[in-house]
Amino acid sequence: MIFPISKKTKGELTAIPYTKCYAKTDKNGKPGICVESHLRHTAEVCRILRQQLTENLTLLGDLAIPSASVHDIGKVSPGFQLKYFRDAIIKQISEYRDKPAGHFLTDHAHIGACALWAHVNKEDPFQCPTVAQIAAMHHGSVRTEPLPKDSGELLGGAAWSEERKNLIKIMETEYGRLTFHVPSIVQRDFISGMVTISDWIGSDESFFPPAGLPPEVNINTAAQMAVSACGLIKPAIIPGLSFEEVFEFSPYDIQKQFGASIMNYGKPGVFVLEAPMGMGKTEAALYAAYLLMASGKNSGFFFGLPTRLTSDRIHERLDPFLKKICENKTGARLSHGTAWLKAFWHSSFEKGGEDFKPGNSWFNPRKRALLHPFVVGTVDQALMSVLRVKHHFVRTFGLAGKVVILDEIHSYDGYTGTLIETMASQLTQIGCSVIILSATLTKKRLSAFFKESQPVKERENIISQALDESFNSIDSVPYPLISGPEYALASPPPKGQEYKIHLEEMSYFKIAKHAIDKAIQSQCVLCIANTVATAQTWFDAISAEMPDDAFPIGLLHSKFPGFQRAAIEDLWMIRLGKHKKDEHENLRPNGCILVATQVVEQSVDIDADYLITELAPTDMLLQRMGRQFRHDRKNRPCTIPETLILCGNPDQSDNLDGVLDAFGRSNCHVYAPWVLWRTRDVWKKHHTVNIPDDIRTLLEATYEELSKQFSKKAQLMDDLHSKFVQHKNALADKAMGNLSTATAMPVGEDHETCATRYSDLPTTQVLLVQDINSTGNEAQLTLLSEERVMVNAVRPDPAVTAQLHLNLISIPSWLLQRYGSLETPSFLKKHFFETTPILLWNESSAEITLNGQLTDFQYTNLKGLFRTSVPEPPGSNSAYQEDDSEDITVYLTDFESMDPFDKSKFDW
DNA sequence: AATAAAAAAAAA
Ligand SMILES: [Fe+3]
Ligand SMILES: [Fe+3]
Repeated sequence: MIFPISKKTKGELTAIPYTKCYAKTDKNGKPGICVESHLRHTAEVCRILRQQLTENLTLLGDLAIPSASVHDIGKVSPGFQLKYFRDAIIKQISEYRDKPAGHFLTDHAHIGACALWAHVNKEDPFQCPTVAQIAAMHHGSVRTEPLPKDSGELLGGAAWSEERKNLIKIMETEYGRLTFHVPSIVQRDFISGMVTISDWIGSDESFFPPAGLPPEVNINTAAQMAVSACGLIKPAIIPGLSFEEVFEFSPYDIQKQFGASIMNYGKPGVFVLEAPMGMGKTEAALYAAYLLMASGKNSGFFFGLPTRLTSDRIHERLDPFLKKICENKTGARLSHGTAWLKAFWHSSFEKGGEDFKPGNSWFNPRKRALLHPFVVGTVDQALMSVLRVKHHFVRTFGLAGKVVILDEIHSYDGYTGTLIETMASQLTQIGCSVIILSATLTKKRLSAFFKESQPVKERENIISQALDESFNSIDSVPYPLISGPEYALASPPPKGQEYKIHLEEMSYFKIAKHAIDKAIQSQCVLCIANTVATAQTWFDAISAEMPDDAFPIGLLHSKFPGFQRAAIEDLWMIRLGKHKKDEHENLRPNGCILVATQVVEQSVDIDADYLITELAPTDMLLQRMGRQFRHDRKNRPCTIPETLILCGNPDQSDNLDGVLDAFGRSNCHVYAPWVLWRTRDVWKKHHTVNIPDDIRTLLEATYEELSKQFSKKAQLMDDLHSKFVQHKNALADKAMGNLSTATAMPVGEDHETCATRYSDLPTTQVLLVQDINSTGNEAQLTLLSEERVMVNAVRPDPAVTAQLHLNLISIPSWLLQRYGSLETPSFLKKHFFETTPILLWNESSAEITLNGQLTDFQYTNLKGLFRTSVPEPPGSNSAYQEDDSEDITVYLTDFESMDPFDKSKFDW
């Protein structure tokens, strides 16, 4: 936007003295509190917040108080005053009668920045003082126009400039120098966040009434009460507890070492713990967090996980922990997109279950949740502190000084992974101890967590020095491993488990037969496909071939509505999950088959005997194999876990098409063909594998860059490799471009421009129902679970929203758009932010209607959502005829040849 | 042209 350059009017405008400038309207829209008082309230609140900071943040906190004292200086301006208090202004000075507010600049944040740049003394006149930047951004985002002159007409001329200057000088004498310069953007964001939070609290009329505080109350006391009522006073941690006292069991070596090594390092930093599951990484991290908090080095924690479900689970585990370490029974705050729905799933909440302390409700708005002393949530909540989104710096302030624990780091892709690495290094600048928990990482990814992406060689040296041995070969890097900024520590590995590996190509029919054979031999078989369509085809083939009711079989993937997926997961948790003592042990079936997609790679704690899996990158294969022999169990039907990896042979192909066909076109959309090929080459050499002993070797070998060779295969691989690298770099670049630091000007809402995850196949969520009775603005919906709910275009009903959320499925948008434009029916508008069309399901025919048209989707409770008009996935035509392996599976041929890593696909 | 799973949303 460009401002009109107004001609010089006859004389200078008369300014209203700053003492008569208002900051806020009261409930009736009348002028409320004046600017000067609001500034004092905000500064005093900031002073109280400053007392809550950990020691390493106090210097920055000292700068926030003067910043807060001038944040709304831009309200001393004709534009702002006329916009909100026109009548009162005209009463004071009639010359404003014919001046509309639009004649001036009205954005007080922008005006404030002009004034501060003009009136704050600085060494470098071309550098925008930090306070000015903070004033500019204090409402969440910054305008992109250049700052006009403070004494210019848009801001009311010299007289108004003088008023702002006077108020600035008064505040500066009272609250401290404004001349500081903070070069670190993260540290500036921290101060900004602290100012904005002070502003939010200082603007709360229940603490600071519009009529002003009663004379007997001093501002400092009111601020103290406000901060404490908001629940921002840091809870006292009970010192001196041993690991046993906190968790009621004795620690493994690694659990002792980890916390001790961090305490010994003594400074903020990134600390990585790589260990297999079952070694108690969570407790190791929590105990480290306890030590750091008890010593006062950090205050509070944030525990970040990849999914909402895993966050919920950790959240439940934290209550006993907090009860042990914290005197005043502060519960942990759950923070993710649908955390608020939990209130309607768990009735205990209504009775105040975790709402121990008053003030908890202050944290309800999502942006504030991170300010709570103890937070568990999706990483995404924390990542929004580094993304170019509105109010990102409020989250930065929320995380500052905390122990930030980030779990399951191995599970993120290049986009989110890059964001996490950046955030980790930034957090160390604002007093955080960052704890990274992961299964094995490649040396490259590990090194990336240390000072500006440490060279891999340097990290290797640290590891080898620490272990006092020479580490020339990747084999000898130990696992589990603790890595800190300048140190490394090995820990004795758990006893290894030998796996038998088969790498084969099979038709669907043979796969089904094979699985059935194993199940009949009493084995619990897990089949993991790379795509939903393949999983469904396997499921059909197995159902058709198996003897009636011989053993339980099931299918699990994400194309089920939430309630059904949860039901299937619960059922299989009873069958294959961990059982307490002898309870349920007899529920483990005597042979069974569960067919699934990647949903079981994580967080579903099932234990299989035999695994059949499509070829996937080594990291994923290892995750999938982690589902075998997972629990301690006697009486298994087999002595050793066996894994059958399904994969065609690309080695003889002399062109790209041949290679892609060998891996399966669909698989190449999910995983980069180069990685699949490397994985196959690495795994085909092994008939057995020892886990965890061989993990590092397998992983490093997969991603190792090979020396030049001149065979046809090497050349094809080389092409695929450069595409893989290009794609990886594109993801990283995309992430870097979305950082708040990428441009000086954060703009946009949280979800708009910058996402925490990247997807190149956009999806739309749909609500699946059996019946609708609608009058337009109101409707009665019959859900798949047979429940009936009333929905209404005007009345929100969180309990119903919670129910509806369990009936959603996400579907690629382009598949839905074939049936017309997608819209949320008006009666659902109060329930979903996102566009949410309705799919109408006919139970007896399984058919699905959208926008009144019959679609090619069908749904059943056993198979989930599937398409009927699509040619069945590769190999299915041979599913019911016995083939010799000579007649190899036919892969999709009706697509014209296309490169799955075609540049256009990632030319964002 | 077509692939898993996953997340996201009130201020002063
Ligand atoms: Fe403001
Ligand atoms: Fe304000």
